[in-house]
Amino acid sequence: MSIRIAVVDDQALVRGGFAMVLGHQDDIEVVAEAGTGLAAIEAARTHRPDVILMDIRMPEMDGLEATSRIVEEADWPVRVLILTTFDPDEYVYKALRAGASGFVLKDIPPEELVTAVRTVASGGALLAPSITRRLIGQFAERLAIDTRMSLRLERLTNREHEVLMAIARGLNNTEISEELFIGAATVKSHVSSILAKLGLRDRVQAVVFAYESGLVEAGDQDIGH
Amino acid sequence: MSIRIAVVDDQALVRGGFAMVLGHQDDIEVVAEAGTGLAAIEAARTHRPDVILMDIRMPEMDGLEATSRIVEEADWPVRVLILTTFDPDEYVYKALRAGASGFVLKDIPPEELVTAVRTVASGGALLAPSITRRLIGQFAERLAIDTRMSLRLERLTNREHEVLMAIARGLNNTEISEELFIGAATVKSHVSSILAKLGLRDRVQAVVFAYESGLVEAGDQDIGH
DNA sequence: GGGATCCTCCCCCGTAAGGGGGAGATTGAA
DNA sequence: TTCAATCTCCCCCTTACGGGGGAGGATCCC
Repeated sequence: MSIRIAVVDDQALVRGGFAMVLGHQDDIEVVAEAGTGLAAIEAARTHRPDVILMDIRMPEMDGLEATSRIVEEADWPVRVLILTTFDPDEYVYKALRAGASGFVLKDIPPEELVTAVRTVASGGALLAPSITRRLIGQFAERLAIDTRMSLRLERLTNREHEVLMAIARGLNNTEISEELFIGAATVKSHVSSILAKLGLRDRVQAVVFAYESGLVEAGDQDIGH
Repeated sequence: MSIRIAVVDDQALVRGGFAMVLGHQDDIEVVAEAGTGLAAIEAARTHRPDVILMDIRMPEMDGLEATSRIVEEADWPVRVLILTTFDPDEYVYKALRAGASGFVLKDIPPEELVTAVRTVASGGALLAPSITRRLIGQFAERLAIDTRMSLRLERLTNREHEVLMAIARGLNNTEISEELFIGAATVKSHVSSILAKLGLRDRVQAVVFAYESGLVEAGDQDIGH
């Protein structure tokens, strides 16, 4: 069972080169080639490849848009590996969001391209090292903020912590008092204590703090009506 | 100028294997080996390697803790490549936060290990495909949420949008009026309009909405004092 | 026993917040 | 031109909020 692959690039030479390299592998079969985004979509529909090697800059719909559409309408597990010439700060996020499984630069040696294809075909994902570095950097920074803030949270007592969580859900003092089975006056004094300890002015800033500190995360709750 | 590397693993056989593979490369020189986290720190101080191959599970301080300390105290550009046996959901985040430049599974073929070392040595980063997949997945999901909720936001006018953003930063009406160069009364009517359109009770819930809808994201702002 | 901390609740008071309702100016589309 | 939307600002009114300050009971520790 070989890997069925489509190569999409507007430059015939480049496209041919990639197809050549990949076609020579025993476990890889190039089933389609395309020179535009639209042609890529059409080819994907017709040949249902396992992996699509996709260039970004192309006439008639770029690779990102094409990726997005293909992934969306595909009813089989298609993986898209984005191939690009430059280190593409801006494109990365769009590509990941479009549903790409990988993002590699065109200057990689042929054998690495082959392993990259095998990797995404088997369900993995793969990014160029420099991109991975940025992604990790952002991630690490976020995690660092999470703990930096939690130091300040240690000053809060258990009860205050509960009240803060309730505030962060948008409840007013009355609702909090009902939820915690305590008097409204008690909630007020807890709130005051929280604001004093955290150096905040009002409950609005408390909500901001709760989110920024990672105490609550977007997606945890439902504000929808 | 060859890459100076340290190999850290508590199993002497494994350690020796990696050292052997890497040492045979012309551009790689194994300058130290260690069997514990503490020994790794000591070895890093003494030999100042460019890259450290680090196991996680070890006696006398695990690899994550050791990584964290080494990266923190190092005054030279040291890169740590984490090597682990299993697919390590929980470890990844700790490792990235500890400052690791890569995270690969021990079952990779030798030649890939070599390229991995070269990659991190040259400032790149590298993750096992399955891990990359998760990272991308999380990222894409976040980006998707951003646009999902923006439908409701379309009901808001530009000015209301600005006011909402200001509210989400914890500002009160007076501060918002100063920031937007309009009267406090105007801000009040904007706020009322926002609350009515979004079906919210007060500005506290507006902040919650702003975060939950992805209008603002944790990390965008500074609540620190 | 005496502190210390925490949770509970009380009173007073000033103010920011939000609802209701209205109004003038500008802009752009019908 | 007329109409709708937007942005601006005003008044009145009620309420929730937060500060200041205090106090009783529980628990834990020295």
